[in-house]
Amino acid sequence: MSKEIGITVKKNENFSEWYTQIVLKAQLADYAPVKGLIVLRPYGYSIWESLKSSLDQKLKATGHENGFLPVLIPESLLSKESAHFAGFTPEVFWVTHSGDTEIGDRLALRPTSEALAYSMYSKWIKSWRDLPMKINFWNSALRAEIKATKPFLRTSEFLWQEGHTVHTTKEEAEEEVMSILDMYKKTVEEELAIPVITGKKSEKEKFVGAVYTTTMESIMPDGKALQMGTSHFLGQNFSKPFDVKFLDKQNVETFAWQTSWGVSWRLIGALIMLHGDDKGLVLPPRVAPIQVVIVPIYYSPTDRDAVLSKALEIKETLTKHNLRVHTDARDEVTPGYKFNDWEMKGVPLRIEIGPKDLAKGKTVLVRRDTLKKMDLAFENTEEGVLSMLNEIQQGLFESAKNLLKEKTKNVTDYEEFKSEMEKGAFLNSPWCGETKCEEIIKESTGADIRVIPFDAKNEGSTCIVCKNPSKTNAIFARSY
RNA sequence: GGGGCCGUAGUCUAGCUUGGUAUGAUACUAGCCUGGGGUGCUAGAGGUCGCCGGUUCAAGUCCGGCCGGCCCCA
Repeated sequence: MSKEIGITVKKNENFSEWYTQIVLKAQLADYAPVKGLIVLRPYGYSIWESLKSSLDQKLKATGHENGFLPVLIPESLLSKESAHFAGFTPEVFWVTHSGDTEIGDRLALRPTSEALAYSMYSKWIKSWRDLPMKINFWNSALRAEIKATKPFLRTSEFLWQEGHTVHTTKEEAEEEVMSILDMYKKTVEEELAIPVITGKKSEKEKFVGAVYTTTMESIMPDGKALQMGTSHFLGQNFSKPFDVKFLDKQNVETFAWQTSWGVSWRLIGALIMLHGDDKGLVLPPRVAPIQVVIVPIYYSPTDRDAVLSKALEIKETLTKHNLRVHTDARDEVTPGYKFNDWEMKGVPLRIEIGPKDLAKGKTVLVRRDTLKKMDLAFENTEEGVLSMLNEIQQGLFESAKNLLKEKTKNVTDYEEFKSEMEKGAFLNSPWCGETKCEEIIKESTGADIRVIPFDAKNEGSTCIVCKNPSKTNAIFARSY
């Protein structure tokens, strides 16, 4: 009778609906009054905070500093780099009035901050001694989504970080691009338990204005690709229009070499899709707002006191290990209700403790990923919980890796390519390097080049489309 | 980009064809009962029927526009 409380559709029957229900019912986010905008609720924001803190530490450890940029950018400034402007303008929100007065140079709500950041950088940078400049900005960006909005995956405003660095040499800038991508990969794989394929974007898919874009891509259970983060080598494409230059050691005025990079709350979307199941969210312990929930079970007031005091004792023990533990002492709902509730919210471990357990000197430990129960003696609580959390983190990563392996296929025949693409997959196929062939594939299958892996082979075969000699293999897929 | 569907209490929903200010469940509050997987009883409180306009004596219901949401296909 309480079927409506939980997730009412199965993940493999209606994936899209399943996803929407999890976002709303696990209280990660809710819809704002404006189309395409969402409100992040505390439970969802807490996941973002975990991710943010992990990445922020790594950035600071590698010499990056945080700053803050305003949200409004004058059109005259945004349009200075023409390809960049042309690429973003269809989805820019414009502020045209202040009060009743029309603004002559209308203001863009930042779709990304290259233009603004670099106009500032040109003021701050005079000498080679000012470099490298490595500033990161935790903020939000706005890009109007007309249709097909989806919480976390496609929203008109999203939380992200955007890093903008300036270097004296091309080599140093390119090193930065790679080191950031590695940092992203490490964070996503270790914290979110999501394996990614790293490589370059094709010319067609690269960031508008960049020399090249590196990316990490992952596959979702429905076979569609999700871009998890990008790191761009901008060369001198922005330093020239925005006048970011310095006097080098030989007293020669030189345009700087730049990079920009970002990851967004899209990662939360990936997390939901990859690890969740028919009962709801499944969170990797590293980013779970609550890692262990204790559900006390009791019949009488006497039992209640005894059970609760033991529950608090366990909580204190675990908190000492910096674990995030919650005791669910609500009297108004039954234990069964609590079990389902916390499973929907994806808490990795549950400890059940009742009078029977007290008598036997143990608790019941239930893991969210497998739903398996085991007895855990009081004296083994700490090591049992710690090792189980570790096991869950590893287990989730392993099963996500298996999914990626399962859905990645080597295909050299175009007919096979088309039929495999219908099923949803990462297709590793030879490509001649021409945009025209990408366009043909996009037209006939809806897929594009997600990534040209760094370790891509070129087996001397022929392009999947035009049959001309291939330049490299690339990963093709449909995407979010 | 194309096509369907939907909006009534916190949530889910009946009523709409054949106009007369609204049904039930759940959640909520109080008191009981119960408690190892969403299970009970009694009472109470909870509503601009998405918004704006039109038709009408009368609109949740009919008509138009707008806003918002979902799903499917590319």
